[in-house]
Amino acid sequence: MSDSAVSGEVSSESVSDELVDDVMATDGRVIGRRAIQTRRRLLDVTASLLAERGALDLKVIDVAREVGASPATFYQYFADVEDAILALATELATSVRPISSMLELDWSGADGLDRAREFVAAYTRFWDDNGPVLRILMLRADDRDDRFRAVRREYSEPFMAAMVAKVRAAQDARRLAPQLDAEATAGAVLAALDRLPNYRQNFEKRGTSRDAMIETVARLAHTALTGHSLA
Amino acid sequence: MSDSAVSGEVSSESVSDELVDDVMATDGRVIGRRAIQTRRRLLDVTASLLAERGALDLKVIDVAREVGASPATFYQYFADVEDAILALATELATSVRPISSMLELDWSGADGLDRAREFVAAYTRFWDDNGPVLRILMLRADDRDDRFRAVRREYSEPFMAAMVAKVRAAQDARRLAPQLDAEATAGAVLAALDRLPNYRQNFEKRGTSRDAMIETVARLAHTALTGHSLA
DNA sequence: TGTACATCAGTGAACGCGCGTTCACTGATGTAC
DNA sequence: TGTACATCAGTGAACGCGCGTTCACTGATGTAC
Repeated sequence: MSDSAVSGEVSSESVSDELVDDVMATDGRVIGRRAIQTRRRLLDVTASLLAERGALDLKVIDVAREVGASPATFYQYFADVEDAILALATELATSVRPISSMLELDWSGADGLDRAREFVAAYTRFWDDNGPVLRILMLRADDRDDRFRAVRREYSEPFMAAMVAKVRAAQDARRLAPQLDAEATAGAVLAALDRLPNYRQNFEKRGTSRDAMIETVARLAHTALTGHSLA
Repeated sequence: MSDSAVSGEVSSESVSDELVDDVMATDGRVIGRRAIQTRRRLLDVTASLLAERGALDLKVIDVAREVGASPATFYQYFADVEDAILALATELATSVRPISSMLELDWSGADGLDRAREFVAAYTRFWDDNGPVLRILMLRADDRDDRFRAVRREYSEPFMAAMVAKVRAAQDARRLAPQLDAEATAGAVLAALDRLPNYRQNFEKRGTSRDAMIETVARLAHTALTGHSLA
């Protein structure tokens, strides 16, 4: 029984299969319909309490109470609160895929900026919807938690791969300098995308609207990944 | 007695004064030399334990033990662990100043890229030295803790102001499109600077060296803030 | 320079809360015939 | 279609740990004369 099975998810190598039926209890048994619903409600409440109060005081007891279940029920599905958050993060690594797929479109043509804009808007929206879980994912990964690191890698990988490809293509076309490291360039763009939504409220106080932010980041990303001018 | 006085720091409006002597105990008394030393050791140990174990299990008891003091001593200077971390973060807002000052140099000339590189290198080094505290600062601010938000604003403000000025100048010179929001552009550059150091280990595994990362970010920042080509 | 007193700084030991966690159990659902 | 049994799912109540926090106290330092 691998460590990650405790979280009720299959190992990271095969998460892509979306085997919702293979969800397990903490003792390793595969669970049925009713139990899957309970587990889902526990996850949903975990996510909403995370948004309400932050990760600091998120207690098993509160999650259970909110679901209307005994704390013992929680432990049937998760080893602890972190484990539940990890499961939520793993789900996001899957549900973000349609957005990373948007990067498969070519940005080097006339409508490149439009496509960049659509992408940035979609990604910003994803952060709006999932900020609390994403923030914990990033934090725990930064803090060297190997399980969260694996999930973050899985989450970021499609973005990185697609962006690296764009940079290499632009370098081949002599639009981007060879001194740029393709990985680092992609990382910088992703870093801005992952960090900026957290500054949103500050910006809005200063009069920078959400749309202005998206427009700006789209232009910057478009330039960083294709070499087109910012003028 | 304002809230922030508890942390042993003066209020954020006048932190710039560096009034190390005005440090107070939790009961509001101004404290003497010996006590200032004790407080410093408590802060230093807090920072090092933060680096070792992360914020999750940082206990007052451990900090005290490591300093060789009673837990009661800790409470003479800080309301709790968060309060000590806030004090550390406040110190960083001051000690980062020399780096934000580097942004006062003009980047639009021939040596602009060199200056960008020096700046990025210095800032990356600052993250190397203070990552654990900076990460908590960013996290708590993201989590809407008002005290940490105030410190983050104080920390970021000089960077933002200097970068915004660069963007505006480049816009006036028609090197950057007017559609770029100056604040958002500065924010995106700062976001990449603040986030990328956390990806470092991942990059190094993939063969992207520290220097390559600095070179790349410097070029991207230089372009975003001056409009010079990336080719 | 020495003594007496005031204030500063630090502490040991204990209390008690709050939560994590478990276990023996009950109730619900599924299935064989 | 009904009955008996097996397994799944959920629970109440309690234990106990670990830590935060405090208080009455001791020891250290400073100062007045």
